[in-house]
Amino acid sequence: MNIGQAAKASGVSAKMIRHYESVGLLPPASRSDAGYRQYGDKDVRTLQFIRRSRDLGFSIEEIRGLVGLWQDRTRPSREVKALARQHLDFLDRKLAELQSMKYALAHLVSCCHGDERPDCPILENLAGERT
Amino acid sequence: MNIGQAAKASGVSAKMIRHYESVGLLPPASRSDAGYRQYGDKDVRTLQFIRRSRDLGFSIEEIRGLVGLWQDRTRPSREVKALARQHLDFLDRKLAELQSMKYALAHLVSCCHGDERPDCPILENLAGERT
DNA sequence: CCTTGACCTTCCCACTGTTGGAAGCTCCAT
DNA sequence: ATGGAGCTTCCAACAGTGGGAAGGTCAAGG
Repeated sequence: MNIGQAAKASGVSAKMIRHYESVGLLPPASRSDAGYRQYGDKDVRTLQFIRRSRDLGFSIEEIRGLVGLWQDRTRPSREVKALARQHLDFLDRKLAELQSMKYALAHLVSCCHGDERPDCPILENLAGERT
Repeated sequence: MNIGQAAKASGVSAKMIRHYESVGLLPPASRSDAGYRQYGDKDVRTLQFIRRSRDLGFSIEEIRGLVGLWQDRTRPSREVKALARQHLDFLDRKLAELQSMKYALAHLVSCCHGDERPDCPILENLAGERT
Protein backbone atom coordinates (compact mmCIF):
# COMPACT_ATOMS: atom_id res chain seq x y z
CA MET A 1 0.00 0.00 0.00
CA ASN A 2 1.40 3.42 -1.00
CA ILE A 3 1.23 6.46 1.22
CA GLY A 4 -1.84 7.84 -0.56
CA GLN A 5 -3.79 4.66 0.09
CA ALA A 6 -2.69 4.62 3.71
CA ALA A 7 -3.72 8.26 4.02
CA LYS A 8 -7.21 7.53 2.72
CA ALA A 9 -7.56 4.42 4.84
CA SER A 10 -6.43 6.14 8.03
CA GLY A 11 -7.73 9.67 7.61
CA VAL A 12 -4.23 11.07 8.12
CA SER A 13 -2.88 13.15 5.23
CA ALA A 14 0.19 11.90 3.37
CA LYS A 15 1.95 15.09 4.44
CA MET A 16 1.33 14.31 8.07
CA ILE A 17 2.29 10.65 7.73
CA ARG A 18 5.70 11.75 6.47
CA HIS A 19 5.88 14.33 9.24
CA TYR A 20 5.06 11.80 11.95
CA GLU A 21 7.74 9.54 10.56
CA SER A 22 10.26 12.38 10.53
CA VAL A 23 9.67 13.19 14.19
CA GLY A 24 9.88 9.54 15.16
CA LEU A 25 6.25 9.05 16.08
CA LEU A 26 6.12 6.37 13.40
CA PRO A 27 8.97 3.98 12.64
CA PRO A 28 10.46 4.53 9.17
CA ALA A 29 8.22 2.79 6.64
CA SER A 30 9.69 0.09 4.45
CA ARG A 31 10.31 1.15 0.86
CA SER A 32 9.58 -0.27 -2.57
CA ASP A 33 12.37 -0.59 -5.13
CA ALA A 34 11.51 2.89 -6.37
CA GLY A 35 11.72 4.32 -2.86
CA TYR A 36 7.98 4.52 -2.28
CA ARG A 37 6.90 4.06 1.33
CA GLN A 38 4.97 0.82 1.81
CA TYR A 39 2.26 0.38 4.42
CA GLY A 40 0.30 -2.58 5.73
CA ASP A 41 -2.85 -3.00 7.77
CA LYS A 42 -0.89 -2.73 10.99
CA ASP A 43 0.49 0.64 9.95
CA VAL A 44 -2.97 1.85 9.05
CA ARG A 45 -4.20 0.82 12.46
CA THR A 46 -1.41 2.79 14.10
CA LEU A 47 -2.26 5.80 11.96
CA GLN A 48 -5.90 5.56 12.97
CA PHE A 49 -4.82 5.36 16.59
CA ILE A 50 -2.84 8.56 16.09
CA ARG A 51 -5.70 10.29 14.32
CA ARG A 52 -8.18 9.43 17.06
CA SER A 53 -5.71 10.66 19.64
CA ARG A 54 -5.34 13.93 17.78
CA ASP A 55 -9.12 14.19 17.54
CA LEU A 56 -9.09 14.18 21.34
CA GLY A 57 -6.52 16.96 21.29
CA PHE A 58 -3.49 14.98 22.47
CA SER A 59 -0.16 16.50 21.49
CA ILE A 60 2.43 14.64 19.48
CA GLU A 61 4.47 14.01 22.61
CA GLU A 62 1.46 12.71 24.48
CA ILE A 63 0.61 10.46 21.56
CA ARG A 64 4.15 9.17 21.59
CA GLY A 65 3.46 8.07 25.15
CA LEU A 66 0.07 6.62 24.29
CA VAL A 67 1.42 4.60 21.39
CA GLY A 68 4.18 3.29 23.62
CA LEU A 69 1.68 2.20 26.23
CA TRP A 70 -0.59 0.76 23.57
CA GLN A 71 2.16 -1.41 22.19
CA ASP A 72 3.27 -2.56 25.62
CA ARG A 73 0.84 -5.36 26.41
CA THR A 74 1.81 -5.38 30.05
CA ARG A 75 1.32 -1.67 30.86
CA PRO A 76 -0.77 -0.92 33.89
CA SER A 77 -3.95 0.93 32.89
CA ARG A 78 -3.08 3.30 35.71
CA GLU A 79 -0.43 4.88 33.51
CA VAL A 80 -2.80 5.38 30.63
CA LYS A 81 -5.39 6.90 32.89
CA ALA A 82 -2.83 9.27 34.37
CA LEU A 83 -1.83 10.49 30.92
CA ALA A 84 -5.47 10.92 29.94
CA ARG A 85 -6.31 12.76 33.15
CA GLN A 86 -3.44 15.12 32.61
CA HIS A 87 -4.79 15.97 29.17
CA LEU A 88 -8.26 16.32 30.59
CA ASP A 89 -6.92 18.92 33.00
CA PHE A 90 -5.33 20.71 30.11
CA LEU A 91 -8.67 20.73 28.27
CA ASP A 92 -10.38 22.09 31.35
CA ARG A 93 -7.91 24.94 31.65
CA LYS A 94 -8.25 25.79 27.97
CA LEU A 95 -12.02 25.67 28.24
CA ALA A 96 -12.05 27.98 31.24
CA GLU A 97 -9.80 30.40 29.42
CA LEU A 98 -11.95 30.47 26.29
CA GLN A 99 -15.11 30.69 28.29
CA SER A 100 -13.98 33.73 30.20
CA MET A 101 -13.00 35.34 26.90
CA LYS A 102 -16.37 34.47 25.50
CA TYR A 103 -18.35 35.89 28.39
CA ALA A 104 -16.32 39.09 28.51
CA LEU A 105 -16.67 39.63 24.79
CA ALA A 106 -20.32 38.62 24.70
CA HIS A 107 -21.03 41.22 27.35
CA LEU A 108 -19.29 43.93 25.36
CA VAL A 109 -21.08 42.92 22.17
CA SER A 110 -24.41 43.06 23.93
CA CYS A 111 -23.61 46.57 25.11
CA CYS A 112 -22.77 47.88 21.65
CA HIS A 113 -25.76 49.22 19.75
CA GLY A 114 -24.03 48.45 16.46
CA ASP A 115 -25.45 51.16 14.27
CA GLU A 116 -24.01 54.08 12.35
CA ARG A 117 -23.02 56.06 15.41
CA PRO A 118 -19.30 56.09 16.25
CA ASP A 119 -19.47 55.59 20.02
CA CYS A 120 -18.76 51.98 20.90
CA PRO A 121 -18.47 50.31 24.31
CA ILE A 122 -16.31 47.56 22.83
CA LEU A 123 -13.58 49.95 21.77
CA GLU A 124 -13.97 51.96 24.94
CA ASN A 125 -13.38 48.87 27.02
CA LEU A 126 -10.36 47.82 24.98
CA ALA A 127 -9.03 51.35 25.36
CA GLY A 128 -9.25 50.97 29.12
CA GLU A 129 -12.16 53.25 29.84
CA ARG A 130 -14.46 51.63 32.36
CA THR A 131 -17.88 50.89 30.95
CA MET B 1 10.43 56.17 27.76
CA ASN B 2 12.52 53.17 26.68
CA ILE B 3 11.02 49.91 25.52
CA GLY B 4 11.44 48.23 28.93
CA GLN B 5 9.45 50.97 30.64
CA ALA B 6 6.77 50.79 27.97
CA ALA B 7 6.67 47.03 28.42
CA LYS B 8 6.12 47.32 32.15
CA ALA B 9 3.56 50.07 31.76
CA SER B 10 1.56 48.22 29.11
CA GLY B 11 1.94 44.60 30.13
CA VAL B 12 3.30 43.73 26.68
CA SER B 13 6.82 42.26 26.66
CA ALA B 14 9.59 44.19 24.95
CA LYS B 15 10.01 41.24 22.61
CA MET B 16 6.42 41.48 21.54
CA ILE B 17 6.50 45.25 21.17
CA ARG B 18 9.32 44.87 18.67
CA HIS B 19 7.43 42.07 16.98
CA TYR B 20 4.24 44.11 16.68
CA GLU B 21 6.26 46.91 15.17
CA SER B 22 7.91 44.54 12.71
CA VAL B 23 4.58 43.25 11.45
CA GLY B 24 3.18 46.74 11.14
CA LEU B 25 0.67 46.51 13.95
CA LEU B 26 2.49 49.43 15.56
CA PRO B 27 4.03 52.31 13.63
CA PRO B 28 7.85 52.43 13.90
CA ALA B 29 8.76 54.02 17.21
CA SER B 30 10.87 57.15 17.17
CA ARG B 31 14.49 56.60 18.19
CA SER B 32 16.93 58.24 20.56
CA ASP B 33 20.36 59.29 19.32
CA ALA B 34 21.65 55.88 20.33
CA GLY B 35 18.92 54.13 18.38
CA TYR B 36 16.79 53.25 21.40
CA ARG B 37 13.05 53.14 20.72
CA GLN B 38 11.20 55.96 22.48
CA TYR B 39 7.62 55.66 23.68
CA GLY B 40 5.08 58.09 25.05
CA ASP B 41 1.82 57.77 26.92
CA LYS B 42 -0.11 57.48 23.68
CA ASP B 43 2.02 54.51 22.62
CA VAL B 44 1.47 52.86 25.99
CA ARG B 45 -2.27 53.30 25.57
CA THR B 46 -2.11 51.64 22.18
CA LEU B 47 -0.08 48.79 23.65
CA GLN B 48 -2.64 48.32 26.41
CA PHE B 49 -5.37 48.28 23.79
CA ILE B 50 -3.50 45.53 21.97
CA ARG B 51 -2.92 43.56 25.15
CA ARG B 52 -6.59 43.71 26.14
CA SER B 53 -7.54 42.61 22.66
CA ARG B 54 -5.18 39.66 22.88
CA ASP B 55 -6.61 38.81 26.28
CA LEU B 56 -9.93 38.41 24.51
CA GLY B 57 -8.29 36.11 21.99
CA PHE B 58 -8.29 38.41 18.97
CA SER B 59 -5.68 37.56 16.36
CA ILE B 60 -3.07 40.04 15.19
CA GLU B 61 -5.03 40.66 12.00
CA GLU B 62 -8.23 41.24 13.91
CA ILE B 63 -6.42 43.63 16.23
CA ARG B 64 -5.08 45.45 13.22
CA GLY B 65 -8.71 46.02 12.26
CA LEU B 66 -9.72 46.99 15.78
CA VAL B 67 -6.92 49.51 16.13
CA GLY B 68 -7.86 50.99 12.79
CA LEU B 69 -11.46 51.37 13.86
CA TRP B 70 -10.39 52.72 17.24
CA GLN B 71 -8.32 55.44 15.67
CA ASP B 72 -11.02 56.38 13.20
CA ARG B 73 -13.27 58.65 15.25
CA THR B 74 -16.06 58.43 12.68
CA ARG B 75 -16.33 54.64 12.39
CA PRO B 76 -19.80 53.23 12.76
CA SER B 77 -20.04 51.01 15.85
CA ARG B 78 -21.73 48.52 13.53
CA GLU B 79 -18.33 47.63 12.08
CA VAL B 80 -16.77 47.07 15.47
CA LYS B 81 -19.67 44.92 16.55
CA ALA B 82 -19.42 42.85 13.37
CA LEU B 83 -15.74 42.19 13.99
CA ALA B 84 -16.42 41.29 17.60
CA ARG B 85 -19.31 38.99 16.66
CA GLN B 86 -17.14 37.21 14.17
CA HIS B 87 -14.59 36.52 16.88
CA LEU B 88 -17.34 35.48 19.24
CA ASP B 89 -18.42 32.88 16.68
CA PHE B 90 -14.87 31.69 16.47
CA LEU B 91 -14.75 31.32 20.25
CA ASP B 92 -17.99 29.39 20.18
CA ARG B 93 -16.68 26.97 17.58
CA LYS B 94 -13.46 26.46 19.52
CA LEU B 95 -15.40 25.93 22.73
CA ALA B 96 -17.68 23.36 21.12
CA GLU B 97 -14.65 21.54 19.74
CA LEU B 98 -12.86 21.44 23.08
CA GLN B 99 -16.00 20.50 24.91
CA SER B 100 -16.67 17.51 22.70
CA MET B 101 -13.07 16.44 23.22
CA LYS B 102 -13.50 16.85 26.92
CA TYR B 103 -16.68 14.84 27.14
CA ALA B 104 -15.36 12.03 24.98
CA LEU B 105 -12.15 11.81 26.98
CA ALA B 106 -13.88 12.19 30.33
CA HIS B 107 -16.10 9.25 29.41
CA LEU B 108 -13.13 7.10 28.54
CA VAL B 109 -11.30 8.08 31.71
CA SER B 110 -14.33 7.20 33.80
CA CYS B 111 -14.44 3.78 32.16
CA CYS B 112 -10.80 2.98 32.90
CA HIS B 113 -10.26 1.34 36.26
CA GLY B 114 -6.71 2.70 36.36
CA ASP B 115 -4.98 -0.01 38.33
CA GLU B 116 -2.16 -2.45 37.68
CA ARG B 117 -4.09 -4.51 35.16
CA PRO B 118 -3.16 -3.97 31.51
CA ASP B 119 -6.64 -3.87 29.95
CA CYS B 120 -7.68 -0.28 29.29
CA PRO B 121 -10.82 1.09 27.62
CA ILE B 122 -8.99 4.29 26.70
CA LEU B 123 -6.44 2.51 24.56
CA GLU B 124 -9.09 0.16 23.21
CA ASN B 125 -11.14 3.11 22.06
CA LEU B 126 -8.16 4.84 20.46
CA ALA B 127 -7.34 1.57 18.74
CA GLY B 128 -10.81 1.56 17.21
CA GLU B 129 -12.37 -1.24 19.19
CA ARG B 130 -15.87 -0.25 20.20
CA THR B 131 -16.28 -0.02 23.93
C1' DC C 1 7.71 2.89 -27.88
C1' DC C 2 6.15 7.20 -26.08
C1' DT C 3 3.25 10.35 -23.85
C1' DT C 4 0.21 11.73 -20.24
C1' DG C 5 -1.46 12.11 -15.74
C1' DA C 6 -1.48 10.54 -11.19
C1' DC C 7 1.39 9.44 -7.70
C1' DC C 8 5.60 9.39 -5.19
C1' DT C 9 10.18 11.49 -3.42
C1' DT C 10 12.84 15.33 -0.80
C1' DC C 11 13.35 20.00 0.58
C1' DC C 12 12.05 24.49 1.83
C1' DC C 13 8.69 27.90 3.32
C1' DA C 14 4.36 29.65 5.29
C1' DC C 15 1.26 30.32 9.08
C1' DT C 16 -0.30 31.22 14.56
C1' DG C 17 2.21 33.97 18.76
C1' DT C 18 5.76 33.88 21.83
C1' DT C 19 10.16 33.01 23.80
C1' DG C 20 15.16 32.38 24.06
C1' DG C 21 19.67 33.41 22.91
C1' DA C 22 24.00 35.51 20.87
C1' DA C 23 26.86 39.40 19.63
C1' DG C 24 27.42 43.96 20.19
C1' DC C 25 26.30 48.78 21.69
C1' DT C 26 24.73 52.41 25.39
C1' DC C 27 23.83 54.33 29.70
C1' DC C 28 24.44 55.08 34.47
C1' DA C 29 26.50 54.43 38.88
C1' DT C 30 30.34 53.37 41.51
C1' DA D 1 37.10 53.11 33.78
C1' DT D 2 34.56 49.28 34.74
C1' DG D 3 30.50 46.53 35.57
C1' DG D 4 25.85 45.56 35.02
C1' DA D 5 21.48 46.54 33.21
C1' DG D 6 19.21 47.69 29.21
C1' DC D 7 19.07 48.32 24.43
C1' DT D 8 19.95 46.86 19.34
C1' DT D 9 19.45 43.22 15.44
C1' DC D 10 19.23 38.66 13.82
C1' DC D 11 18.35 33.76 14.05
C1' DA D 12 16.01 29.78 15.89
C1' DA D 13 12.65 27.21 18.20
C1' DC D 14 8.07 25.55 19.69
C1' DA D 15 3.13 22.70 17.58
C1' DG D 16 0.82 21.24 13.65
C1' DT D 17 -0.47 21.67 9.19
C1' DG D 18 -0.51 23.07 4.39
C1' DG D 19 1.52 24.58 -0.03
C1' DG D 20 4.63 24.17 -3.54
C1' DA D 21 8.83 23.23 -6.50
C1' DA D 22 11.80 19.94 -8.83
C1' DG D 23 12.29 15.51 -9.99
C1' DG D 24 11.47 10.21 -10.25
C1' DT D 25 7.84 6.25 -11.14
C1' DC D 26 4.04 3.77 -12.66
C1' DA D 27 0.11 2.39 -15.44
C1' DA D 28 -2.96 3.20 -19.31
C1' DG D 29 -3.71 4.17 -23.99
C1' DG D 30 -2.28 5.69 -28.73
